[in-house]
Amino acid sequence: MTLDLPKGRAPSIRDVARLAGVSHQTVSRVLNDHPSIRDSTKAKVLQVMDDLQYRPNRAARALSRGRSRTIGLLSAESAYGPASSIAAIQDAAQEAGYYVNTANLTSVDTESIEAALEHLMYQSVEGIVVIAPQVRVFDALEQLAIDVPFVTLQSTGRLDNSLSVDQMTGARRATRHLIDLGHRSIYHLAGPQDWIEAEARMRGFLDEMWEMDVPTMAPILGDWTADFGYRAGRELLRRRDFTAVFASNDQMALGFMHACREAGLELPRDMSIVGYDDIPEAAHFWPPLTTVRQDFAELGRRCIALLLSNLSGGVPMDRSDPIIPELIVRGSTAPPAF
Amino acid sequence: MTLDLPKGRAPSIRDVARLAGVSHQTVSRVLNDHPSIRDSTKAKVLQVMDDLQYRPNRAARALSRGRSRTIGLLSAESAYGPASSIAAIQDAAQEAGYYVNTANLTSVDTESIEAALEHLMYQSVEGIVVIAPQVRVFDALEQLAIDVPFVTLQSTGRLDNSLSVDQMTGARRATRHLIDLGHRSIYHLAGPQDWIEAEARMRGFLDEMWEMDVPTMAPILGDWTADFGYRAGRELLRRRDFTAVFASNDQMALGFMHACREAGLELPRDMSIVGYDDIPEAAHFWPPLTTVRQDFAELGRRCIALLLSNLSGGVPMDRSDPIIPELIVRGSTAPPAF
DNA sequence: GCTCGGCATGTGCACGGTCACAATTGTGAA
DNA sequence: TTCACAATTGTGACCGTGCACATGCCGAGC
Repeated sequence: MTLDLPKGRAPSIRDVARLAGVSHQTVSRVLNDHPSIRDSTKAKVLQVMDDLQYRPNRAARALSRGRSRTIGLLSAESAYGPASSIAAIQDAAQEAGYYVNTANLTSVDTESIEAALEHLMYQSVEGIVVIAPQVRVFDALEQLAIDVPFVTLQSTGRLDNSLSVDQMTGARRATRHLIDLGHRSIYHLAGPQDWIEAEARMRGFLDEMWEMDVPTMAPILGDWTADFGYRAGRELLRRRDFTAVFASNDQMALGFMHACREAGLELPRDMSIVGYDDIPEAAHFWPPLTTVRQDFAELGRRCIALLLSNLSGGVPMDRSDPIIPELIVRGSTAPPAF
Repeated sequence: MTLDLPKGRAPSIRDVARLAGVSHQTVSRVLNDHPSIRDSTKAKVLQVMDDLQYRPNRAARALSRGRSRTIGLLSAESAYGPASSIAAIQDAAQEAGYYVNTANLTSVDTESIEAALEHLMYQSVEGIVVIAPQVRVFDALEQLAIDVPFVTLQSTGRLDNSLSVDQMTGARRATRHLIDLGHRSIYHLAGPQDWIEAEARMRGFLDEMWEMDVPTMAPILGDWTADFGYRAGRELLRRRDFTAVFASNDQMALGFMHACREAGLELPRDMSIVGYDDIPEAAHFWPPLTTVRQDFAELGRRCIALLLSNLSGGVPMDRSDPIIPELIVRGSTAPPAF
């Protein structure tokens, strides 16, 4: 059988239909797994599709269905968090049949956020996942009068919803670990406060300190980078009135360790340090970093699950058990040396 | 003037046209900056667009133009390279009016690569940027009989084209640095050999060693991860027949440093280490890592520029001056102690 | 006055799918 | 045989935009 090749352009549903001797609608039904199609017909159509190397045209689909099946990912290119969380989000979305379009923030000011959101909206994304200073993103969304469901990596749909990852508990465990070792003067290197998870970790730290009746020092507000951890360390270490630090992510912890060694401290004898995230490198810091591990894959999956449940309309997801982060004790913590 | 609101759905160019008292085609011309439109008409249309919060429908555009304006990014979620290179690619694409769709590889086997490519092709991407084992990706592309222009992060369109970043020179500089310090037994922790840049770095290492007449030891083929660097270190350090290591990325260097300290070596006295990439954390390793810095932003821009020039058909890009990576000397290298 | 050409705008259709609905075929019971 | 009804397939319109082409307008040159 000679095939009537469609000239230059990619084969369409009608080309397939013609060659298979059916209507274009039947081909469409095969594509969408419509139940009532005779097996023989289906097989014939599939055969032709294969012969023609047919691929459905996404734009046409999106146009006629009125749905783009695309999710926007708004991400601050800061050194924040391990890339694996982003990967997990993409994988989860892909598995659910969605595509992910990413917009990066060159800086985290409001203007840049608005530009990135605009870019996403122009792609008709159905929902947005935010890995960025959430509070400002909320503002920008309102500013732009955009109404798209969105979720942030660690929190649920709307600001006041409960967190699906228990950042507070993670932070409390880290803090408790230091207190149990005997530390009584502990600094907290926090993340930027318009990141919801940074704020949650800080609250966890403060709550635990309060409950354990340990006097609290004001947290240092950082920017997630190792550089900041280093600079903060140099500053803090002028007065050695503390014996431990809980950093809100591993990068800041690394920078802080750097400052410690430059100041001649021996770790962990002279200073205990706990990080957060357990990035793959953390186990190879010197000393290996005690930190709080999050299941980023699970995180990404739930993040997408939540967004999709928002998308599909009603049913608020059963946000079952929150993910409880796990404390990984390594070599960077020890009892204080007196 | 009362506006006839379009009922439920988003406003289309016809809605805009009706309210502005022009034809839909005129609106389309405004959208596409057509030269011959009276200023007053244009202003009127823009006004209505603003009132209606009109946004062009991407799917319809893609359909009618036959172009998706989307680039696929195929990325191995390995710990490879700094996230900033990905960000740079996305920024550059965005600036050029393209959208970026990312597909992650869950593993780097051929099957997974094919699945990811399929996913990208279903989005009708016009081109693909590859940050993954390029050789296998080539295979998969052929296997799938897909013909889309693509570029890899560090190399140009087709396998035998010249590299736009001179990985060889970067590697040679790193190697030369160690030789100049007096090292004569140097190991190389290479990246997976189906990554073009890993192979180029290895070649740079071998060439420099050869030219400087230093006896060469067989490179160790790694997987970019810190864990691998650590394991390789434990293995290598059983026989202490070398005084320096050049790792093909910073993560492996970090892992190797970890192994060194566990073996009781003092750095850099007993062992010199050079990395590659200069990730933001490298300056805070202990000791701070001597490494090779690449301009990732420039890299991303060129990468996209090259892809776009491939897309627009003929003109092969003038691949002007290749980016020459820069050696950043920090504390992890020193003359060998005899 | 008339033709010509360039600017500004309008008309109708194509793009490749999906949807609503109609038409046809097949099946079993009356 | 005939009819009701389900299963299967076909028909035509429609989604929102851009393209090719047609049209109307206006001033220049004869």
